[in-house]
Amino acid sequence: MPSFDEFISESRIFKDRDVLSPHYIPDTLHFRDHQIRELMSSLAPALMGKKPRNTFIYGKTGTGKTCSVKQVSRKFDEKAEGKARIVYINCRIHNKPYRVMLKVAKAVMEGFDKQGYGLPHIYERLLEWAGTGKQVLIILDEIDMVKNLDELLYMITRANDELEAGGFSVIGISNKLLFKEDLDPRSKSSLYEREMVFPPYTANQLQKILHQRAELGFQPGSFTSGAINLAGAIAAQESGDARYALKILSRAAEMAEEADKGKFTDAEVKAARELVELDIVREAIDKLPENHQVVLYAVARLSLSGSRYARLDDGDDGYLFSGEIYEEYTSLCKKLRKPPKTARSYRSYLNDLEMLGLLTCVESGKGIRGHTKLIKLGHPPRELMKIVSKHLEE
DNA sequence: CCTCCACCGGAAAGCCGGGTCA
DNA sequence: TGACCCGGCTTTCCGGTGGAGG
Repeated sequence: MPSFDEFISESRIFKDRDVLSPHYIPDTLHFRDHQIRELMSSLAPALMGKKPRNTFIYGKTGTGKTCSVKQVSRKFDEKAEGKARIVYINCRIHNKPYRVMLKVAKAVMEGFDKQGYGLPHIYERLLEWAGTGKQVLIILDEIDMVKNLDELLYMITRANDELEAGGFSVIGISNKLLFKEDLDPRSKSSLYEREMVFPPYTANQLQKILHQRAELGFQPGSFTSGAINLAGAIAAQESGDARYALKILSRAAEMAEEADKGKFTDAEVKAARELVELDIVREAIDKLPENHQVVLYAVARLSLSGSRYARLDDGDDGYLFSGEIYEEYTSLCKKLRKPPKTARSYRSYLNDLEMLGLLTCVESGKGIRGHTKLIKLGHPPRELMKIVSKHLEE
């Protein structure tokens, strides 16, 4: 008779998987002292009943923006004692003024959980609430995802003008430097009262961070110091992204575990890197709506079945013509018994796919009649087709 | 030099599914 | 139940754009 102990036995590698997850917030955040202090000084006025300045935080992915802000807001909550509230909002989910305000209202006022109220009603209720002298800090993570951000920021400034006491302030977080360009000048100046930058981590810093997590997350003796340093070096070379570094580490650990080894080394880390690259592509594709996937598949098919290619001046070649991809897309749709979307929609899909780095587009230049886009795949076509087709079969 | 090509992408309006309130 | 509200996704409309062709 087998014993359950066999299956619930402790992992030889993992001690605490949560520590390796990107959502984990360590007690001490290395190399962010300066930013954390600055942020705290920025928010401190709210604890004395005054309105803090709006703050904009910029930094690439995996530079500890969200982590630092969350840590600071924890500390803030401990001190606030009902005088002030801090609300964290992920704008990927709450990406419209209405949704943001609704989320704020729900977080701040007990019993406010009905949808279906109009924005003006929510606004009035929030004004009444804050008007009793309370400070509301709204953290907008991935603020560039908010549509009509101008409207939202304007609403907040207007609220502050109407209030005798209390107020609203915004802490915006983004990894896009260019996004402020298409902001209304008035919103720009209000959002950028204070600006903070989170630089990418260097190899040394990443290595120290990874060591810290490894001590907490892995069993003692289950990893070599060299493996950790290698993971840090790879990630630093790519982008200085701590999240990416952690992914490599987790993957390497999983590989060792599956191979029933007691520890992981440089070899596992090197192999894990490849897997993580594919993981990232797969995650991006999984979240894609159906039509985007079909377009991606069309591009992959054409880049295999050597149709017409364009060559650029700098010698870069293998670009496909937008018009031909659209034809391929429509015929694929017919095979799948789905009505194809218009060319205008197709153009938006292309742009979305480019944003995600799944393909590259360039404007056509000399040698090509008319004016069009030339498109190339960002990843090996066979891998992409495998991933997409799995999804398209329902 | 003018016109045509083969597209581009913004704005606005329409449709749909999911929700609330009285 | 009907009148609203919201967000997401489309389609329609339409004014560009830069090189090729004549």
